[in-house]
Order: sequence, then C-alpha cells, then structure tokens
Amino acid sequence: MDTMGKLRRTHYCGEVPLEPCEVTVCGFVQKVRNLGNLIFIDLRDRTGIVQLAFGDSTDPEIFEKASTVRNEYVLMARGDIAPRESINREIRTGTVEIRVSELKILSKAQTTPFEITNSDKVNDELKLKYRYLDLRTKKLTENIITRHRIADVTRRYFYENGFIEIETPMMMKSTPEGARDYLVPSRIHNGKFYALPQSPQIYKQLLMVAGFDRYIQLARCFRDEDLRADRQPEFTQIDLEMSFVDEEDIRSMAEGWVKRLFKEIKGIDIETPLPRLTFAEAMNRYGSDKPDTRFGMEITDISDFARNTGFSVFTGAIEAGGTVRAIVAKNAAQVYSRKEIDKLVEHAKGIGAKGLSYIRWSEDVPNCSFAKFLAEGQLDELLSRLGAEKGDVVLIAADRKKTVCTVLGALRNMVAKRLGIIPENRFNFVWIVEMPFFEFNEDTNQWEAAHHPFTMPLEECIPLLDSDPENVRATAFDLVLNGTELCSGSMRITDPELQNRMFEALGLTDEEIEAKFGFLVDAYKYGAPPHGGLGLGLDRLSMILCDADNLRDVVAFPKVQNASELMSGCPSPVDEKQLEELGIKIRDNQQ
RNA sequence: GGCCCGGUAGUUCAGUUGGUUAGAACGCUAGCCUGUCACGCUAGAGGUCGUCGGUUCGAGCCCGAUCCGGGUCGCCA
Repeated sequence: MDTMGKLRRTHYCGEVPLEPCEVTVCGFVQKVRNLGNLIFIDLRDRTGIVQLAFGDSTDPEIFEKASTVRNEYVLMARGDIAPRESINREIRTGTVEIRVSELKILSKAQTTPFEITNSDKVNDELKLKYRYLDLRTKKLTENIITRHRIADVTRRYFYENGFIEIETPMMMKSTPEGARDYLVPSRIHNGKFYALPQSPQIYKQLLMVAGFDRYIQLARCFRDEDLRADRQPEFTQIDLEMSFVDEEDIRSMAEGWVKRLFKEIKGIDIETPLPRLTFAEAMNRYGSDKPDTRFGMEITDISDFARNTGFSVFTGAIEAGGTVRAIVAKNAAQVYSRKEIDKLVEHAKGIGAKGLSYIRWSEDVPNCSFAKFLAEGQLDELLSRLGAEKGDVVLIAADRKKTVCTVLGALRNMVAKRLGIIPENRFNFVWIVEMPFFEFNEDTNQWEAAHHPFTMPLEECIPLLDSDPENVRATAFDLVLNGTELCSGSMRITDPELQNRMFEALGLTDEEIEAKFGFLVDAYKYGAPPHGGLGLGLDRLSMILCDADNLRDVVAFPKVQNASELMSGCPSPVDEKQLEELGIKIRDNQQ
C-alpha cells in the first residue's frame, strides 16, 4: 500500500475537464476491466465516475500495480486526460479517460458483502449492517447530498429574512404528554432524569420572551414511539418562531421558503400563496387532515338520500347521529372485481368500519350490494347524483362522521394508488387551517389538547372554551404536500390568564401546572410579544424531494423498526459500574 | 402488544407429492485475452437451507416454538 506523499487531488472524478490536461483524482474502484494488455478502472467519488486507462504507453511497473487492483480499493491517480476511442454516453466523463502516469493504492478492500453497483434488491438488513457501504451507492450519496442542499437553502433563506440560529438544549425537563420521552439518567442527581427534546417548543417560545424576535434551528428531536416507513425515533425539524406576527404572516414566510426551495432543488416554480383548506373542509371533501390533492375522487355526503332507503345500516347510522358518504372510483370496475372489492371491505374493517357498501357497474346493470333495500328508481337517482357511469365503482360507508371520513379517506388513497391515477412529478401543497382545538379522548372521556397546550385559540372561539369545546378552533395549521404532513404551526398563548384557563380546561390542577410548566407561566408575566412559529420535518421533506418512499433513504444512519441500529448494535447493555454510578438497577425481566 | 409478508452459496433467486450428491445468475479466485465500459473465454472454490424441537424409514419442503428483518394497526400533545 502507498501513502499520498505530496500528491494531492486536483479534481473530483465526476468533474474532470473534458479536454487534454493533467489531473490527479482519487476515489474508490467501482469496476476493473482487465483485458490482458489493457486495463480499465472506473474510479468513483461522490461526484461521479471517471475511467482510468492503462496500456501500451503505461510504465510497466504501474501497469503491474494496476493489475492487482480490486473493487472498492482506494486509489489516487495522476495522469493526462485523453479522448476515449469509444464513447460512454451514460456518464458525464464518458468521452475521456485518464492515461495514468502515477498510481497509488491507498487502501485495499475485502470483497464487499454486497455489490455496491447492484444493491437495489439486496435485503435491507444486510445493507443497514454495512451502512457505510450502502452509502457509497449513487442513490444514497445523491440523497444525502440533496438533504444537505435543502438544509443549505433553508438556512440561507431564513438568515436573509433576519432569523437567528440558536441551539436549544438536548437535555431538558421531561413533560410526559403526547409521545414518550427518551430519558437520560443523572449521575449527580440519582433518581432524576433529563429528557431528550421531542421538539424545542418551550425553549423557542422563551427565546421570543427573551426578545430574539426571529429564531431558527435545524433541531434534532426524539420520540420513543414505534417506527414506520416515515417515522424514525430521532429526526430533524426545521424549527422556527417569530414575534409580532399573526399566523398568516408565518405562513407567508414559509411560502417564500417553499418557493425558493423548489426552485433551487427541483427547478420548479411553485405558485404562491399556496391553497388553504379549513380542517372541516378537508375532512368533508377528502376524509383526511392531510389530503392528497393531486387527484379528485372527493367524498360526497349522501345522508339525505340514505335516510329514505330501507337499508337499516344506512338509516341506523343516521339515527345514531352519524352519516353516510360515498366516493366514486372512475373506471375502476375492471381492476376491482368482486374479490378485490372484498379485500377493500376487509381493509375498511381493519381501520374501524363495520362494513362497506358498494356499487360495481361493469355490466349493463350495476351490481349494488344493497339493491334489495332500494325502492324503484332509487339506484338510478343515486348514480346520477354521484355522477357515476358505467365502468365505475362506488364505495359507501355509514357510521359516525369521524369513522366514515377516516375510512373513505384511506380508501381514496388506496384506490387511487392502485388505479395509478396519481400524477407523478406534481407537488401539491395545501395549508390546513383552523384545526380543532380540543380532541375527545374516548378512553379517558375527556377533552384533550389537540396540539401542545400553548396553542392559541382563534380569537372568536375564546368564549366557547368552556361551553362548547368541540367547536373551538385553533390558530394551528399544517402544511401538507401530496398527502404527507410536512409542517405544523400555530400562534402561542402569551396571556398568563388565558394560559391558566387552558390548563384548567385540560383538567390540570394548580399543583400540576406549577410542577410541569411553572417556569413557562412565570416567563409570560414579564412581557411577551405576540408570537408563533412552526416545525417542519426535514426528513420527510427530503424523502419527497428525493422521491424516496422510506426515511431510511434520506437519513445517513437510520434505525430499524425496533429502534435499534444494526450497524453499531445500539442500544446495548452497559457496565454494572456505570449503572451503579447512576443509581440504576435493572429489573430482571427474563423468565 | 395485534395482524400480514419474508429468511436456501458472498448477493439475488429457483428448488416438483417429503426421496440419490440442493441448482442458476451475478460476485469471488486462477489462467488466457490490446479498446473495454453489464468486456469476453476457460476452470475452480463457495451451503449448519435463520435457530431449537417434533412428526417420519427419510425434512430445505409438514407441525410447534423462537430469533431477525419489512409493512401496517395501536401509538406518534
């Protein structure tokens, strides 16, 4: 093996000049093609690939060295750029090669557990164990770099708009509401714990109280909950807060950022202001608070029709205060056979529906699952009202409003995906505004804060706080992109009295308020500008901009479903001595 | 915690009704090869069929348990 000596890189592989000159490149060996008296080596770095050539004119000693090179060796090569005899149009440097005059083998490599160039189908478990190898692949390298560019654009935009980047603590007080906290034991205070932040919420509000006026941070956040394809236990949030603004000001600041981001990263012009939907409207039309607006298939309320049928599932639901609603899947009868519809019904049951009614119109006569409960002409009336035509499938759910919306919303997404009617390369943003303030928890029979308890209600809803919690709307808003929730924000309560009313409405006692949030309540007694802000998932955003379908593809070192990391093997046991210092005893759970 | 899917050479997969020595491609190793870029040709090495137990004359295949991974529901203020 060689050392670099005085030799230094002059160009990245993918960026070498395409006309004659001397260059020095370094990188990993992507591929060796040894033709006997002629050797070609594809050398790769994060920018791309360039071909090294060894032949007649190569010093015999160098040629000999080149013949020992294997995949993934780390090389440094000096030589002259020369045109290739035949061109490779797949890569930028495909018209040239480097005639090598100096070659250094800086590191050898064992045979890798999977082929770097052909890793698409390789089992995730193996790739995660050797994550540093998977990161060498073009796809992951590009994704991680795109993520960096997103962070870069973001910082520049907000800096230019007067935001100050401030780091908030990673070790903070545990406020066990919502998600579970990751806890950090204290050596000095045995029996006491820090928590890793679920978000810097409290600190950023205090920064407004402190007068920093505009704050931003790319903040690491932690939640000890089960993972999903779009959920990691630690993630990064673009976190910001602004003083002397209302929620509309915050949204338009964010819109400027969206516009800049998509222009710089994707070269796409996003039209602003972005569309807005109230929460109620989103639920009614799309059955979701994060609607994918790239396709139609909106939900229609047919309760007044259903009321006059003899179908007890419909009439029963309505009498119980519920609703009957439908979606029409255009030209779906081909794809959705009876059997396929049965699967949809099963899926609907899996997410809370008691069942699902349907009309499948593939033959001359529509096949309706509740036809025998309908009077003469009622089916035609329904079909024409829904705008259904031959070839369509109608799906109908009857239940409480929330269940109906959830079920039809989920089916809408599922069916659209299956039918392939979701346009690609479209970026449909929508603000969901006037989110509900309270949420009814059926387990505890209590109204709970739908957002964090510092969220400001809409001014006109304040009188309803005690009398009519169901209809209190918040200044809270979400930004949704193609059906993915990217961002949540709101104005915050700055009036200590209102804040106390909030806590009381949520059923907290004075003692609890003092213990959990006393310092925050105190802070607002010393003068606080009106303020609000938002938090925006950088990982999910990167996922969409990289066209990835899993967060793992945009996180350098991700965790797997049970929140462990396959490469390092964490979490792992620790020394008895470490535990002793912390005053921690592990209960023996083995049976 | 529930449900669904998966685990066979280094990798991706095939493996018939339970029946001889578990195959292919890529990768790897060696040899040959002067214009390759999915280089080509020849030869070779490489397997605890995730693990444990059971049924059977006989298990990669059937049964049970378990581990690992993925998806999803619960959960995620």
